[in-house]
Amino acid sequence: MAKRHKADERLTMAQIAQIAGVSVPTVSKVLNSHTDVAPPTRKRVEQVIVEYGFVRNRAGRALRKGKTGLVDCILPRLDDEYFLPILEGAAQVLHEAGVRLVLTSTHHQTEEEIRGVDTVTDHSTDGILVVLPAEETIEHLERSGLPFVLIHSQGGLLSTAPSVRIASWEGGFVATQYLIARGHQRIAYIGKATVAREAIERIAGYRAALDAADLPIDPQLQCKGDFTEEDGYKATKALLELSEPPTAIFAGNDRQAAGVYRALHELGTIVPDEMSVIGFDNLSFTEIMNPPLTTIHAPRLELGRTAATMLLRLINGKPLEMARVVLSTHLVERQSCRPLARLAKSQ
Amino acid sequence: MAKRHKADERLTMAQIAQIAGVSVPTVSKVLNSHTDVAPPTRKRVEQVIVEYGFVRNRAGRALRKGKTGLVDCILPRLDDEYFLPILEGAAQVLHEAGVRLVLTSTHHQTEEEIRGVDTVTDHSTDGILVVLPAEETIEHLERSGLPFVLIHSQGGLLSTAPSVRIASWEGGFVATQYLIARGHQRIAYIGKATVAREAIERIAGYRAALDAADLPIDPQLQCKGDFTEEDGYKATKALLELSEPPTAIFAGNDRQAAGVYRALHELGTIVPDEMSVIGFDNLSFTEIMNPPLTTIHAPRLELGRTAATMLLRLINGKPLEMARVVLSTHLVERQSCRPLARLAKSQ
DNA sequence: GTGAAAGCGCTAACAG
DNA sequence: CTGTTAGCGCTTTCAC
Repeated sequence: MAKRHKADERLTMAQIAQIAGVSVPTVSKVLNSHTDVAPPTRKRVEQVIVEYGFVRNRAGRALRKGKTGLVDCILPRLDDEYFLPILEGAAQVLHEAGVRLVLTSTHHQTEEEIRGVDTVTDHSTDGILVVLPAEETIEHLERSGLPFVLIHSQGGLLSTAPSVRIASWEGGFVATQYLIARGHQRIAYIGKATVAREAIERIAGYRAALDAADLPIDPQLQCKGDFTEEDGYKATKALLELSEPPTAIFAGNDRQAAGVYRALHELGTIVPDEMSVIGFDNLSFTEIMNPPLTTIHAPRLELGRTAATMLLRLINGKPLEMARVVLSTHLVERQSCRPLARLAKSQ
Repeated sequence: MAKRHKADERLTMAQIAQIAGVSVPTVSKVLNSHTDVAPPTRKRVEQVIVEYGFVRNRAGRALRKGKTGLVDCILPRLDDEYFLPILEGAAQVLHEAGVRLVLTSTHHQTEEEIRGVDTVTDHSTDGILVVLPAEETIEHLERSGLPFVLIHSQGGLLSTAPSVRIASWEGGFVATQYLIARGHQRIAYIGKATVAREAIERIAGYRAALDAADLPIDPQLQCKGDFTEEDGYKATKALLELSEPPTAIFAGNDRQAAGVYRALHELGTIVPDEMSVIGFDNLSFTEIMNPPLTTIHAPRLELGRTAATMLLRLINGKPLEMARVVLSTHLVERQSCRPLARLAKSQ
């Protein structure tokens, strides 16, 4: 077992070498599993290393090798469950590759984000993962020359920067189609008026599904929403005051769906008997909602994994098979939707 | 604006110095805002730095200064909302101090955790934050000589290692007391049989409150539970089959409370009219539960902030005012509890 | 198989 | 005020 040492007494390779009676390069070779070390020598060195609990200074290594073994991940915020699996996925892949993850939270401020990018560009890391980057941030990144991968990149249609996104359009389409297949014709959507690319795609998918089914697209049924619980709540209240309210609500995301539930509960409208509700994202709490929410699963773990994998390739100078990856969503059927025929209020 | 450069062409201070027609130390001084640089010189250097978009290599600096400006945070897992605010709090404080946060997830494996600690001990970071460390991990940490702070340390009563915890006992006591004050006498607790220190304290607080009110402590009302939704569900089912079921359930944590709700809903027992329920942690979804859950708020953000603040002091060689900090909890009253008098089933 | 020498990019000490 | 000198801890030739 390693001996105990004083707090600030950190051994260097030179000291290990001296104790083991060898030279510094030999210790280095042992540490890096080079083959050109005689077994007895290796043994002796290893023993000293273990005995003294030596761990090599990463800074020296980084300086020498020009790589830090660190990757930066810039997130808009940490207190949102949404980002967790992305982080987890990235961490998994990076961990397997022996790369460590440096976390930067920008608290939704572009300025902070750019500062983050600049801080990162000091080569304290070998590459960068950015979730929901602003347009400006992307420019900074491209200028930096560091490898990077964008997650949920907003805009940047022109840019050829490597990115991973979710097929929001498809998700919106599938959710709506699912409702249509169950006989719903008046389907509301909450979450209009956001600039985020994902949101725009989502509502486009909704409209396309209606259109494909030859259903009218009623502007009254498209509610504003910034993807918060409150927005879902308000929109639902408004929706139910319509002369001809919807029979189903596509909530845009799960948080809004929670608001929809709350409004519906207050109004005494029963889900799914009197109103079908479908969410988007598949956040963890949707399972324990009452009734459990049918929703579109956004593969966030894979988002993180894929982005990290791409970044690793970039860092190692390998080419990317695809620069702009789009990950598919799928519907998770639970108990918040019901065929229209059975709806109490309808017809 | 910075000119564009080839991807792998990173300027060094030497190059900047040459371009600006000064020596390397001068550039260093400018970068570090030293006062002993003539204004014109400074101006010229700064201009070159901006023009070429130079950012200094952190590894060189780290090597020279013996500090990396990085702090490691080891978490049992990333896919649990519980840990988010802790991380966020730590990130906030660290960010303010210009220190960056390196994330390590151990996936609940002690082995991984120790490996994590060892990896970290390579001085790639200046200090370590460990959430829910195993006993063994603490030993490794103490041996490493690196500054560290424990968050939610399990066990380690003997250890004097710096740590931050939540007053679980107090929380358990307050929750139970709250129920007692509302006339409840048969109060169940879910979450027995865990080794985690926090859990042991929590149930002790529960028992103490009962005891203080001269209420009997019925073993039947103390259910096993590992703090998952499923455990809350099962325990509740069992509880309601008792000849004399409880009138209130202290769910141990919010996740179990969610299970309690589910079981109760299945059985047609209405919260809070027929059963009062109280949680612990104050996770974000408790607000949108139906009815919103009354729970004990565990100050997780402050947990992270406090731990990070302590670690920073340690890193800078300053003494800690307190080595073992305990953060207070408080009750968040919502709508899942009701005075016993009004209970339909009771008496 | 081993070690001496060189140098990664940076900052601190000091001489001028 | 400025530049010279030295060296952080490590890895990489390249002699021996």
